Amino acid sequence: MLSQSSYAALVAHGIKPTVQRLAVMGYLLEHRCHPTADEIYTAMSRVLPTFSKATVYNTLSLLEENGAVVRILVDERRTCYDVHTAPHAHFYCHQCGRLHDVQAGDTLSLPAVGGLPEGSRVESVSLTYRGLCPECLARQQADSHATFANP
Amino acid sequence: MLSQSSYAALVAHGIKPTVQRLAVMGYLLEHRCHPTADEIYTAMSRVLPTFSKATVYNTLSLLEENGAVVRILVDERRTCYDVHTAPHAHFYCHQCGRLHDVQAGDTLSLPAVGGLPEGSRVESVSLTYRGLCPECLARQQADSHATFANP
DNA sequence: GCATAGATTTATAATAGGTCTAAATTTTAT
DNA sequence: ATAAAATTTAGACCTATTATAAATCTATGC
Repeated sequence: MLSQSSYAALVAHGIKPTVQRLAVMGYLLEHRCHPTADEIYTAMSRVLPTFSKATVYNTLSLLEENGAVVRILVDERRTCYDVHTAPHAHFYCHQCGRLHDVQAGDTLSLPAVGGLPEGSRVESVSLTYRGLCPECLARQQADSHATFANP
Repeated sequence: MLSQSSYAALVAHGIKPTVQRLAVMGYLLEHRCHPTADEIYTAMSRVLPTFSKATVYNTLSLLEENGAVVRILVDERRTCYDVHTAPHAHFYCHQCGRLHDVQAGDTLSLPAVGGLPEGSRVESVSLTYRGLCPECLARQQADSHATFANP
């Protein structure tokens, strides 16, 4: 059933389905919390130890070129991937590094604001919020109290 | 006069001005087209060959932590820096890699749209457009014509 | 069914951007 | 002038990603 939808996703984007591509797509469909190439590679290695890192990168590039996946450059430490390709924003916690989806209303479908280079072709828009997530914010406040208490 | 404003910029952000920091800040003030750490390092090496890569990275981190500079993660190949810290958007051409400033109107000062994690603290917002700049768009169209003419 | 060409995957080497460390130098305070 | 603290330096190191070339798989014509 899952492999079925991986299959559908690949075919829908004109990508020839191979075992490896189905596995990568399947992983992305099951793990929608923006995995990295390395997370995918590690997970796949457990299942089929002959999977190669190069294949993961090749496949992710292929998926991205064909619009089956979106690349997210938010965290300087990581490049993340998302099968959720409809326009949406992200909230990035620079403490724990987690990346949350955010509904962006129509902000992202706004016709490009003035100031874009004259005659350019806009292909995508990304909107990212950065800050501290509730958990890290709470932890930080707790820590600063503790520091006051035990200097 | 330029070193004067580098000086002012550092002091304004509570950063102790050293020769190296003044040089990095000076470079950023003169080159507002989003240089990378490596570009800064190369340029500085020419002037003072004992400048170290580590110093460039240390200095850029320091400047960023103190809000004197903004880090831009748009191009998977590069991390760029910008002294233009007031909220503004960017247009990134994925062909030539150039990064243009874009006036974003009040989009960026919008109170965060619904859907942000409850109780989180937003510290910054970034809005990026991707696509082809006028030059690359024209070149691409010219190329495809050429291909048609001489297969 | 088999040979062959083309596509895909694999393993590994190479590259590049960035970080870490420890020593050297400079600055600051006394 | 001296000692402590901060900063810079050089270079080793790390990690993510890309490149390369061989091996394997797939599809197709015979």
